Amino acid sequence: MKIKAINGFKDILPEEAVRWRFMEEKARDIFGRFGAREIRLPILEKTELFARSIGEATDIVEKEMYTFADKGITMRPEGTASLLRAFIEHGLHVQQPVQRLYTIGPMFRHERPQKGRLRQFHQMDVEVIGAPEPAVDAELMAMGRMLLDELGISASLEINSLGCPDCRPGFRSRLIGFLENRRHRLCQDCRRRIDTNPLRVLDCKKPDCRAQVQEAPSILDALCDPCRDHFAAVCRGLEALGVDHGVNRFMVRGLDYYTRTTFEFITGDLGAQAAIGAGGRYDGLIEQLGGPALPGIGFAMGMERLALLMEQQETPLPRPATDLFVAALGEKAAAYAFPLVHELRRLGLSAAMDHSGRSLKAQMKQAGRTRANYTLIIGDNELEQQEAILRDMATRKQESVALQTDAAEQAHLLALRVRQNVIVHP
RNA sequence: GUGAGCGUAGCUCAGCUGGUGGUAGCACCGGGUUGUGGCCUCGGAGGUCGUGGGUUCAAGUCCCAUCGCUCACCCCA
Repeated sequence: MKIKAINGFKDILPEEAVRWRFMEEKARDIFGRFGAREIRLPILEKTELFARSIGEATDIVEKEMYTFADKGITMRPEGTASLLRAFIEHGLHVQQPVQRLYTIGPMFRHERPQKGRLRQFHQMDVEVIGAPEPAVDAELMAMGRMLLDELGISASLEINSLGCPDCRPGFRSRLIGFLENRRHRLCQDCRRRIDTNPLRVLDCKKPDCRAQVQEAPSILDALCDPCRDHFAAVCRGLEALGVDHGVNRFMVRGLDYYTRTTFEFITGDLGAQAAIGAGGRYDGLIEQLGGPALPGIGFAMGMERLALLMEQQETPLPRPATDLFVAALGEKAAAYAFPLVHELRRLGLSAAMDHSGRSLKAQMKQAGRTRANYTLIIGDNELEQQEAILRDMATRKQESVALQTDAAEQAHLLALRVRQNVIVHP
C-alpha cells in the first residue's frame, strides 16, 4: 500500500511552488516598503497561550487545535498569539516605540478540509505594535490592498468597528435583547449563537436570519465617542490613500481579542471561502498576555486562497530558465562538458547537461524543456577542430565558438557571451 | 461533528439499459531527420478499473461494506 499525505495536508509541487515563491517575494518586498521586519517563530507553543489570546470559548480553541495534551503544547492555529508572545518575552518594545513585524508560515487547524481550507495552511501575518493612531489602521489596509494588486488579485475591502471594553458590552446586551425577541425566527445555529457569540448572528448567511438582522441595532451607532472618532479617522485615512472600501456593520471576528477596527478582504471567486485576508485592532491583548499596555493591530492573508486566486486570474509568473545547456555527443565530449558545466555554475549561471548519452535530438529536446536560452553543442568534430556550436534557442541562430582546453577559462568566455543576452522571462 | 458527490495510466477523462478483447488527449521514450528543441507524423512503454465481498453464465458497469478524495454546512485566512 502506498503511503499518502494525510487528509488536509498538501504537497506544493514544483510548478505550484513557483507561484508560492512569487507570492512570498512580493509580500516580503511590500512589507519591507512599509517598514515591517521579519520575525520567525516556532510552530509549537504552550496550549495556554492560545487559550488566553484567541479565547477559551472559540471554535478554534475548543475543537480545532492540534494539541499534545500530555505535554501541554499545541501546534499554532494562527500567528498573532505567537508573535505577541515573542514580542513580550524579548521586550522588543524597549528598542523602538512602534514595532512593525511580519511572519510567514504554516498554521494548523483540525477542520474538515474544503476548497481554500486545509488543516495545514499558510498565512502571511503583519502586526503593528505600539501605535494607537487610526492612520496606522488605514496604512495597514492600504498595504494589504497593494499586495493584492501586485499579485493580480481583485478583492473588495470591508471594514467595521467592534468598539472597545467601554462600549461593546452595552451593545452586546442590547443586541441579545433584540435577538431574544426574535429567537423563534432565527435558524437553529443562530439560536445557539445568541448565547455563545451573539455578534456572530449578524454575520449569518441564511436569508431569513439576514432579513431579521437588518433591523438589529448597529454597533456603529453604539460606539463611545473615542471609538466613533477613531473609526471616522480610519475611513478618512483610507480615502486619503485612495483605498476603496465599504462599511459592513455586520462583520464580526471569530477571535475574542479584537477591538475597534476590523476588516476583511473579500472575494466571490473561492466558493464558500470569501475572506482571503482579515484582521483588526487588539488594543488590550498585549497587556492581557502579561506584556506592557500597548495597542496593536494586524492582519493575516491566507496563502492557499491567494494562490488559488492567482491561478484563476492567471497572474503572470517569472518562469525559471536555464542559461546554458551543454549538449555533448560521445564520451570524449561528455568528459569535456562535465567540468565545464560545473565551472559555469561556479560563475553563477544555471547550466545543465545530459549524463545518459542520449542522441542530439533528445538532448535538444531536453534543452527546450529546461527553458535553456542557449545550447552549446560539442561533438567529435567540434573537439577535433577546437570549435563548438553555440545555439540561441529563441532565434535558432548558431555561431561557432573556439574551444579552450581549460574548463574554467572556457566557462568564463561563455559566461561573458551568454550573460548579456540572458532574458528575464516575464 | 453533519450532509452530498466522486474513485478507470503520472495528469485530465470516455466507457450508453452488465455482453468476447479496457478509451483518448497531455506528459514520457524512440523513429521519420545516419548530429539540431518547440510544429507535424509514425510507433512504444505505461492500468491490481481504490479495496473486499455479493448478485450473475458474464461486473469497470448492478448491490453491500470499507478506505480515500472532493464540495458544502459549521467555523475561519
